Amino acid sequence: MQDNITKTLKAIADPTRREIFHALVMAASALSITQIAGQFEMTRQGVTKHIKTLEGAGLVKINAEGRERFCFADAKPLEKVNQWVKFYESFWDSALDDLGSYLDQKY
Amino acid sequence: MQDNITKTLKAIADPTRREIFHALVMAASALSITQIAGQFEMTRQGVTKHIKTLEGAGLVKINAEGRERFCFADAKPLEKVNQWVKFYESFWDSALDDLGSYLDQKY
DNA sequence: ATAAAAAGCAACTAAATAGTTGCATATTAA
DNA sequence: TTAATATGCAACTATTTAGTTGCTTTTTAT
Repeated sequence: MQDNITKTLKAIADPTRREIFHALVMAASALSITQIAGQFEMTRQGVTKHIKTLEGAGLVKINAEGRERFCFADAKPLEKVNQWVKFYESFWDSALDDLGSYLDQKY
Repeated sequence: MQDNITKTLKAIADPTRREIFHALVMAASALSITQIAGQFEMTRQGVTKHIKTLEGAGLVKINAEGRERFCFADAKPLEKVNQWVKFYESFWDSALDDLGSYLDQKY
């Protein structure tokens, strides 16, 4: 696909993938594909695709054990997202103020 | 589209839109569509589409003035993204440790 | 009054994405 | 050893997305 943060953002931009990720973070132990898929209404293959996307973004690690593949969440890639967002933190409440003062000054 | 945070994440998942947003945040004043488009290699209409997506996510506000439309960045929707990411902050360095201890215990 | 500039709208293409179905393979259990 | 379970792979469809071209409308400048 593309650079890391883009991959990460695309991965978490999908609600189903955020749910899968959340389930894995919260799980007491690693979950197999089938266990994860059981929590969703879509087919196992559909879930597998989402897991692959998450894995591609580094948000999920997989450990094969016999015929099963156990999935872990790895939140580390979110650190980059956090950094990206943090950069704009100081602008969170200023934009509309800017518009306000801009309009004040103009009219 | 969908719920707010999904819209926001989808908006910032595109590198071009992140660039546009960044340019607007950094700009000393509001920028017209043409001014923004001038900074990119794609057509003005292409840029317009991205701006509309950003606007739909609330990340850009537009103020019409004569034949021009001046664009502002509004970082506020990023607050929700920040909250979402922050929730997983405590897991940032634990995932691979978990895998490690899991493997230790297993083999 | 005419021309240039800023922008919108609509139709189109190409590529990516979400999801499906069907089948094959490997592992485990009876 | 036969059957069930867990998964992967491939092909396919439908939708969304990124981007284009061409044309129209509105506003400003000459």
